[in-house]
Amino acid sequence: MPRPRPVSHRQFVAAAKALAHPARLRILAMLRHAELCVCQMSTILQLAASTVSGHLNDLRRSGLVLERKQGKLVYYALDPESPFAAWVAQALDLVASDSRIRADAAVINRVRAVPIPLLTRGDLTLEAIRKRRARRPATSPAAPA
Amino acid sequence: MPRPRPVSHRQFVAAAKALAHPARLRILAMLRHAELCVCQMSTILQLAASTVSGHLNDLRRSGLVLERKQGKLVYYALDPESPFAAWVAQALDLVASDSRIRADAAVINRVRAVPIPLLTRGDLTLEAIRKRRARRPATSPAAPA
DNA sequence: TCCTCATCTCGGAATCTTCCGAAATATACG
DNA sequence: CGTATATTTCGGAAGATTCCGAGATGAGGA
Repeated sequence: MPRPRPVSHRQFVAAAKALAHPARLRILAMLRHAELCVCQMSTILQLAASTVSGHLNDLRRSGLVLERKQGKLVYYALDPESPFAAWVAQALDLVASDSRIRADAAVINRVRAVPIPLLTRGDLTLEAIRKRRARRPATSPAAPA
Repeated sequence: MPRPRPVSHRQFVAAAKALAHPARLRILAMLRHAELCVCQMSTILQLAASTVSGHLNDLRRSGLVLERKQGKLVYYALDPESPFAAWVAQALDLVASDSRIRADAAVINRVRAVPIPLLTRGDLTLEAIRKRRARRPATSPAAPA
């Protein structure tokens, strides 16, 4: 177990601010399960892509996540080298049983199975999902045949 | 070592917000060394008592500190039973080597040696201290004879 | 090249935070 | 009881945060 590097109290305050918002906390909790791109998180959080992008910028600037560009997509992941990695992990353990956090985790694999173009077409707003479910009792949101 | 209790993500965000401010972080770091009253922290932080009282209210409502009234004074201490206690301790370890945090720790015992009435009379602003030091080369700020 | 699409940046509105001083509260002490 | 003092609460000003949509950017694909 690597001893955590010391940080300035300014750096620390920035990191704590990053954790101190429901959307950013949910993002970090999701990234524990899988690397995700902006549009996937935007779908799960039900927030505009520009909003999610802003949150991810905060998380990156405070040293909590890393980005990896792949074609048009930008994938984000927890930074295991961050001086805050162990502290963030402990935080995520504390909230792991929260219902919202668990619900997000349960949805991640389903969303990852959806082709990206479908995610950004408003097909996955809550209303759209409910409508489809009313018509087709199929469980999987992927593979629209 | 007691297993930390799970908390809701709302409770957690409140606790993270509490850590996410320089003054509140410094307060928590000071309380690791000693129980302190509002006017002592107000002196060290160089902030109005009403401001410090507000920060302490935040810390108390998010479950990080306890208060103990003793006469006119209200002493605050870290809550060792808080579900966040271990997480906060880890945070304070991360910033323990920060210069501001160390400077605060170095001043605590001196301030505790000063009688309370002297603290709230503006005798301990930075300028007042420098003036006294120029006149009297004595090291102790207490016992004004 | 031209178009599409995922992401980012910018501008602005609504809300929240932070700080102080003044007034209110609470506890001692004469 | 009246005064003194430590703390809290209130009001308001200054600044920060959060969110979205419109437009800019950049990587592919037709």
